[in-house]
Amino acid sequence: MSIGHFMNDKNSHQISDPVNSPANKESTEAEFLKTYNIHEFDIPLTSVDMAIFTIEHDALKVLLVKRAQFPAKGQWALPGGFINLEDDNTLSDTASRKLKEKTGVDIAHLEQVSTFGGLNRDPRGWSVTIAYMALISCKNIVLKSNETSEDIVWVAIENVNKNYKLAFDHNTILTQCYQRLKSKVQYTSLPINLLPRAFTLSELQKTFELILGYPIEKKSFRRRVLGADIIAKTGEMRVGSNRPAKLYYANASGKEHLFQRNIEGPR
Amino acid sequence: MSIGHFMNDKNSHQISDPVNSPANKESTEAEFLKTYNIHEFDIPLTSVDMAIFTIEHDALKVLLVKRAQFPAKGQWALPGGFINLEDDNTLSDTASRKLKEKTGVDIAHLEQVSTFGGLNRDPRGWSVTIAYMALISCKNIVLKSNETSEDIVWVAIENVNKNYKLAFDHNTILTQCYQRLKSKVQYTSLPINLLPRAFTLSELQKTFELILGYPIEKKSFRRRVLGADIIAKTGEMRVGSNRPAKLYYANASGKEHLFQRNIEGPR
DNA sequence: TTATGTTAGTGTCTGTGAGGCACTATGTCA
DNA sequence: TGACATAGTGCCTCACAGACACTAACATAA
Repeated sequence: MSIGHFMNDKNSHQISDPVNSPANKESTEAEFLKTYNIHEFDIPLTSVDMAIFTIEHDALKVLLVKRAQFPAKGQWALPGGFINLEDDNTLSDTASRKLKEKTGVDIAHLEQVSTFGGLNRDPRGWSVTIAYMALISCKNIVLKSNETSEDIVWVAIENVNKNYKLAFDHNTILTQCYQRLKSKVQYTSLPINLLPRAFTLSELQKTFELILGYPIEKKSFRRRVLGADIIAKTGEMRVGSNRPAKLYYANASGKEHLFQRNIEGPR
Repeated sequence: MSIGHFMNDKNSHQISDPVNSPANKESTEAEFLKTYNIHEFDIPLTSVDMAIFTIEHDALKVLLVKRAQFPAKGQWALPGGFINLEDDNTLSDTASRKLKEKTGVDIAHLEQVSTFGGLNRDPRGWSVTIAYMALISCKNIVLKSNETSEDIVWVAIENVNKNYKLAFDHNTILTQCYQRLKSKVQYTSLPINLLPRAFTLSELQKTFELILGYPIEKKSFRRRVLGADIIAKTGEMRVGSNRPAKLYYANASGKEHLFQRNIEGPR
């Protein structure tokens, strides 16, 4: 951790001795770049992992895959993979590509949560993974296994720890994504993205309650949502064995509206 | 972006043909790891950059360095650098090492903000940078140039765009860090970390106002801060040319207390 | 046809903490 | 000793949260 140490050849990505270095002729950026070779340096392995959430059968679920390849072959993990340096222009390209590969979904709420890096999180060595969280409706979704995953399933969030031991530090990653989701329920309209296009207010409230972990007062919830100009009536009704309910859809601002105050919960 | 494409040798980090591959004997993870060589793969260059904020002379300032080496030699940028795979155990180790190198500070509020990655953000090719934000008191700080920076200065946030053209995508990074700070002022006690250990309530309010960009009502502010069990009296007073003010210090929870409601601003 | 149950949706109360503003308190300095 | 400046308080309104009893509209069973 000394200041001198960080200038060794393998880490500085710079010429440490401007006089004796064979590359001391580099006086322009173009020349510097000509002799620069990334493969000469010790850099971490960098990947993208994601927690894809949905609501199914009145439960918050996350997508898990069973790894078909080394390392951690046969273990359950969050879907993810490496950046394709040719096809991906940004990190979110990588994330949405992964999402599409597993679920076929290409429009969804996709949010970068946090980046994890360290020496011991992957047996291949120092590695970095950028964690994303996706919220999708599971309606009409077909999960796709491929070369990298021999199995793929929706798992209720409270069953993950009980029945699935996740590879690498994916439990930590999932926990942080879940935390982000839980904290955002309190002050945004984000969970709307977990539902299909048309939904009733009761369904929306149920979704909020599932994530929050406690019941919300119906009147407060409706006042809050209806007063925010984030949803509009489709004009249709959901008919069941009771009084039919108005159907709504989220308008543009509804995808992530910020409320001025938090949901406070029961007194 | 096709599914097939991502399995090419250089990006999958896996053996694409389990039959004909020279490594098809890999039946255990240990064997897989023995033949795994990170330098064979196309992976992005990965670094850490940071926006170090402080309050000086009634202004919010950020630390900028003038780059002494290629690429972007001679240009202003956020301090940052590469992960030292030997000495850094996690990403935040890298961040705190950088903070210490430049400012000598080793305890501060340090927070990961966002990760930026793409093909075009660095002339060396596909690169990823993990952006951190640090909040420190500039009291008794000595800025240190070194091999990588020929100059290092505090710049008032509103002067950055006016007088400094930042290298790479550092303007975007700085903007996001600043946004994060601005949004956190509304519902946390975070700005407390920008002040020295002892401060008056007026100084704290001034700090909040500088970041928010508008004045806060004195009574509201004091009620909010005093009601939250986040600060305590030192017992000393700040004497000036007026009525002396009580000095306070932040207790543990004061470093990042979450308020239930946002500061709302003038009506 | 009517009673009952269930879910949809409303009226209206209290409570909390925000903003506003006039007030008092306590120091320095001319 | 009085003007001033900044510290700190008392008390008002307002917005929006929670609570809860109420009404509305359907299916179904008696």
